[in-house]
Amino acid sequence: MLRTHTCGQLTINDLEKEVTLTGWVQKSRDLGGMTFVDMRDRYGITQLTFNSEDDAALRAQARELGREFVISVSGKVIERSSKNLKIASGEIEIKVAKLEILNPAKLPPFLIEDETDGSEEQRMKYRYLDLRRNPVRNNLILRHKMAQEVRKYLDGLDFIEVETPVLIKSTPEGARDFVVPSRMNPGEFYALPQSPQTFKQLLMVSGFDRYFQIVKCFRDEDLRADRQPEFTQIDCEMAFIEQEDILNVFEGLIRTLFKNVKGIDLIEVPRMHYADAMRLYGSDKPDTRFEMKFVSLTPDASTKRAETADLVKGKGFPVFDTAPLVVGINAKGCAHYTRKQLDELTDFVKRQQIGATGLIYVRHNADGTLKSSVDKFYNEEDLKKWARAFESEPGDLLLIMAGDTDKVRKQLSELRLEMGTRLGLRDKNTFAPLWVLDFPLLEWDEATGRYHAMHHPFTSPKPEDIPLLDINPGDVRANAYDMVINGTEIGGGSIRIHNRDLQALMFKHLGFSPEEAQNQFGFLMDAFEYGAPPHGGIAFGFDRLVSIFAGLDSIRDVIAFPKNNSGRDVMIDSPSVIDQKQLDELKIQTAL
RNA sequence: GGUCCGGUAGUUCAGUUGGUUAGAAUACAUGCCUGUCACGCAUGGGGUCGCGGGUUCGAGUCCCGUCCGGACCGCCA
Repeated sequence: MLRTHTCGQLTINDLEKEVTLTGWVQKSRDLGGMTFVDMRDRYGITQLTFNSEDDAALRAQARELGREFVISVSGKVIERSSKNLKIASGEIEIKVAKLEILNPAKLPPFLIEDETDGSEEQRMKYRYLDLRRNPVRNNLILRHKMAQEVRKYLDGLDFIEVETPVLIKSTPEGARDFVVPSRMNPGEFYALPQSPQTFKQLLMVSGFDRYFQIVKCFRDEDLRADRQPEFTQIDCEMAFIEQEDILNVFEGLIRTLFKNVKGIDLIEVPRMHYADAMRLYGSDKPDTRFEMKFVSLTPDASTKRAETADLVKGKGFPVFDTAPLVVGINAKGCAHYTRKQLDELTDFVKRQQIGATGLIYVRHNADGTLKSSVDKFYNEEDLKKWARAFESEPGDLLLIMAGDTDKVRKQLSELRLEMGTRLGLRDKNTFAPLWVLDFPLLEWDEATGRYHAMHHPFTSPKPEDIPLLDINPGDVRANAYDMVINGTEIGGGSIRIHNRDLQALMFKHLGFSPEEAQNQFGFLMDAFEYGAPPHGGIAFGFDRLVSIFAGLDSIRDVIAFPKNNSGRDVMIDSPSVIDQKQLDELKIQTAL
């Protein structure tokens, strides 16, 4: 060992010890006759002192040290005459007797300090330097702890971690595949797994009963702050269970993580039906840290409740008269919003990304009067009815949108989140987990003119809804569930189909011919004929889970070597062209 | 495929209506300073204003194109 202690280890209890430390020069402070050097390693910072009175030559040597030099020092632990109680080692310092430069360093392109001056671009290009910084390193340590807790919890419940292959087969369902050419099978390609879905189901057929894997998955789609082309899932599957069992086991996992990693006792995770999430929040992943639920002013087809009487039609306002849905939110205490602020909100919803045509407001003034942007069409009595529906009080602001049901819900959902942010209702240290249940099995896709599996094609329909498959496929509910925390989908799963005939029926409804189904998923359907147990599972987005625990918006900060917006690793400069010899071996011709 | 924001010193940024020699902070270098810990003081070096074209007497500034980075929509079963 080149060292006797780390830079985070020595305290006032180690006085007079002769030690050898190694690390990086964080910073040096040169005073008249003496030099202080902060030496850093992953454990902390220890101050070194060099004094001309003791050893002028050694002190001169210390003055030559630059930032990020790797050094080794030997000396005695002494008590500081002026202490720094802000750091753990602040009561002691090392009176250095011997200094050795193990490796000098070029000046780093940005400051390697907690508050760096480096841009995202620079930090990614020199990621190995960025990873020296405490905030980034702490994110990876958090990630490690969470992975350990996951393994411990699942191992304790008899789950077995099994590795599944990375070179598999491309299928048309779902996301775009990354593909890998096969040299030994010219013209043929492997695909990288979007998830180990079929393999974990086969493991259930094999009797493994309880499986998990912390596993890389790959999807060749455009990136976002919370989406990388390769990402990590906590992938789980259980046999001989029903939905309730999955919810209990994995609610337990999340509670254990919050308890053991963050010291938070989570409340029991509430449950919400998909249809209610859409009706009340306009989203299948509502941020339930705050209320601000949707209130409909038109009868809602998805519910038969009496209070959703029509409050807007027939008053001569064409926008509301023609809209299938008129719906709004109550922004508590926002009646004081100025015209400028309201215009800002209108511009917000009219942005191309959201695409609303407009925004109606009603001010519930402090004196109890109501003032709206549609006073021309609605009198005080009409507005009072609206106010009652919104349960608004003096000082509140009602924001109302109208249009096609699905679109307007999505648009208002964005406005709700924006208002939540503006009102400071989305605190990063508050955690609101939620189960969303009973997703639709199928989703109509305009682009291809057929139904798509909302979750994936192996999801089982609710038995009582199976007859609907032939009548109204869009109304069939699935035994599918998502876990949402603070408006982010962090996990999703379903009870699977384990019967060949039902699986074949599903493929038929998804537009597969029997031959296509057999060709692509025959191995799975064949397996179902050899004693497949009832089974189901869930997969968590591990990167997202860690980023939520870390209070970060981007999963890049919890990934050691992430890719940029364009799917590039700017440090190693990938992807890159390969030479003709490699292409020839693979029998690949490029058009470029 | 699309929308928006950005690119000026090693780094982070400012730069007015198009007008003299492009600034600040920080980092770096040199000197002074014996208890600093965001040390202090002084001095200094450091610029293809992303790239190409255009308008103009004159472009960091305006226009067109392009490259790069970021956020988002589409996409992501």
